[in-house]
Amino acid sequence: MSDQNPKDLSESQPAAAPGAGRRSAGRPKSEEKRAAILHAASELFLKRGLGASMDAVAQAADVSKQTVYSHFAGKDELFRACIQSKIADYGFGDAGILADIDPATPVGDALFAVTQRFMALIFDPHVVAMHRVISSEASAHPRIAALFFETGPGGTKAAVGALLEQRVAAGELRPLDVNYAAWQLLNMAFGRYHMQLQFGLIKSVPKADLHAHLRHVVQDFLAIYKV
Amino acid sequence: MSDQNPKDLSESQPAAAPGAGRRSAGRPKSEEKRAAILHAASELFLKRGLGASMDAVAQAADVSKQTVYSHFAGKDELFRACIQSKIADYGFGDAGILADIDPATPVGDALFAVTQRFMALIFDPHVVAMHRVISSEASAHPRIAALFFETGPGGTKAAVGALLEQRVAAGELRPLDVNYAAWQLLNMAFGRYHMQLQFGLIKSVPKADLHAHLRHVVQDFLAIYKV
DNA sequence: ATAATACTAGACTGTCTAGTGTGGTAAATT
DNA sequence: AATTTACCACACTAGACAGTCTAGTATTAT
Repeated sequence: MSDQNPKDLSESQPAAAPGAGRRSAGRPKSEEKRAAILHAASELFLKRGLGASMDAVAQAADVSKQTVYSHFAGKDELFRACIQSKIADYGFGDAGILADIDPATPVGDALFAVTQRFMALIFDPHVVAMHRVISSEASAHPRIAALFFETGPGGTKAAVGALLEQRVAAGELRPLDVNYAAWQLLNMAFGRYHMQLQFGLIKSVPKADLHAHLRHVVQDFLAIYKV
Repeated sequence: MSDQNPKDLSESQPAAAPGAGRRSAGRPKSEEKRAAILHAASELFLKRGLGASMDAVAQAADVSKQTVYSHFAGKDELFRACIQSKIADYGFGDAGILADIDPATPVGDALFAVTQRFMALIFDPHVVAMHRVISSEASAHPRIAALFFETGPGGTKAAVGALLEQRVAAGELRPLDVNYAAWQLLNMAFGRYHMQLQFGLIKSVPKADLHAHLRHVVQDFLAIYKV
C-alpha cells in the first residue's frame, strides 16, 4: 500500500521544470503564475482545508481556472505541491536548527536555544494550520503526513539527538538513550501548548510565558541528565 | 455534568427529552432510532469527517432520512451530539481516572497507573479519530473543541494535579507547581506517540513499548520531584 | 510571418449533497 | 374509535464543485 508508484512524491510535473529540460517551442509557462497559484492555494488550503474550491484558488491567484489546471494536474496534486513547498519554505527540521550553536555554549543555554527555535517553528500559525490539515487528510495522503513528520519534528529530534551526543561525549551529560532523551525534551517543550493551539483554544503562546516554560523544561531536563 | 442529559451545550433539541417533559400525545419518538442514528453518524464522522453525507448516515442507521432530520435539526447539530455523546461515553477526564488508587500505593506506582489509564484513553483509535476531526473542525465548532479539551486532557491534568498534591502533603514529593508538574507528566507521556498516531504513521503503540516508555517517564518525573 | 503554446473568460457537464415535500403506514395517547 | 405523531419511501429543489470545452487573445521561438 505504501507505493506502487515511483514518481508519486517529488515531481510528477510534466512541463514545470524551468531550467533543465529542453525548451519547447511557443510561449513558456510563467513561473510567476505558478508561484501565485501555489501561494493562493496554500493560503486557502491552510485556512479551509481541502474544502477550498479550485475556482476560489484561481480567483485568489488572479488567474483563469484553465491556467491552474495547466500547471497542476488536479486538486490532489496541487495540495501536495502546496504542502511540499511549505515544508521547503520553513526548512524546518534542517540540521540548521542548531547550526550556529557554539560547542562551547553551556549545555543549558544550548538546549534552550534549540527548543526555542523548534517552538517558534511549530507554534507558527501557518505551521499549526498545516498540522491540522495534514492530520485531517492523513488517510488520503499518507506520504505527505510522513514527509511532514520526518522533516519536521522528526528532523528536529535527530538534530537534538546529535547535540546531546556531543554533550555526553564532552562529559556534560550522563550517558543516555539519545533517541529517548531527545524526544523527551521536545515532548516536554511542546506538549499541551501545541494541543491547545491545534484546537484553536489559544492563538499564540505569550513570549514571556514561553520563555519561562522553556527555562523550566531545560532545568528539569538537566535535573535528569546532568552529570 | 456527566449524567445522560442530552441537551447539554445550549440545547435546541425540541422534543428529545425522554423522562422529564410533558408527554405529548401520539406516538413517541423511538430512543432506539435516535441511538442508532447517533451511533452510525459517529462512526461515519470519525471515519470521514464532516464529509460524510446525511444520506449515508440514514442508510447506515437503517432509518429514513426524514427520521434523521426529525431527531436532529441538521448536520451541525448531529455532529455536535455525536461528539458530546462520545465524550460522555468515554467519561474520560473524569476524576474517576484515579478513583480506586489507594493513597498507600507508592508514588511511582500511582503515577504509572494514572498515566497508563490516560494513554489507554487517548491512544484509543476512536479517540484519535475524534481528535483529528475536532481539530480540523475547530474553527467551525469552537465550543466543541473546548469541551473536548477540558473534559479530556484538561480533566486528566486536574486529576493528576490532585494526586500530586496528596503526595506532596504526604511528604513523598518535593513541593511543586502542581499545574506545571501535572502537565509535565502528561506531556512526557503522550508526546511524540500521540503525534504519530494522529498522522496515521503508526496504528497503535505496542503494549510492551508503551509499558517501558511509561516506566521511564515516571522514573524521570521522580528524578525531578522525588523528595 | 508562422507556428506553437500560454492564457483568458465564461459556458457547460456530471455528480454530489443538504434539506424539503408528499402521501401513505404504523404506533402510541385519549 | 379518533387523533396525533413517528416513521417510511421516494421524488424533488437548489446549490456547490471538479473538471472540460470553446473560442479568442497574448507571447514566445523559429
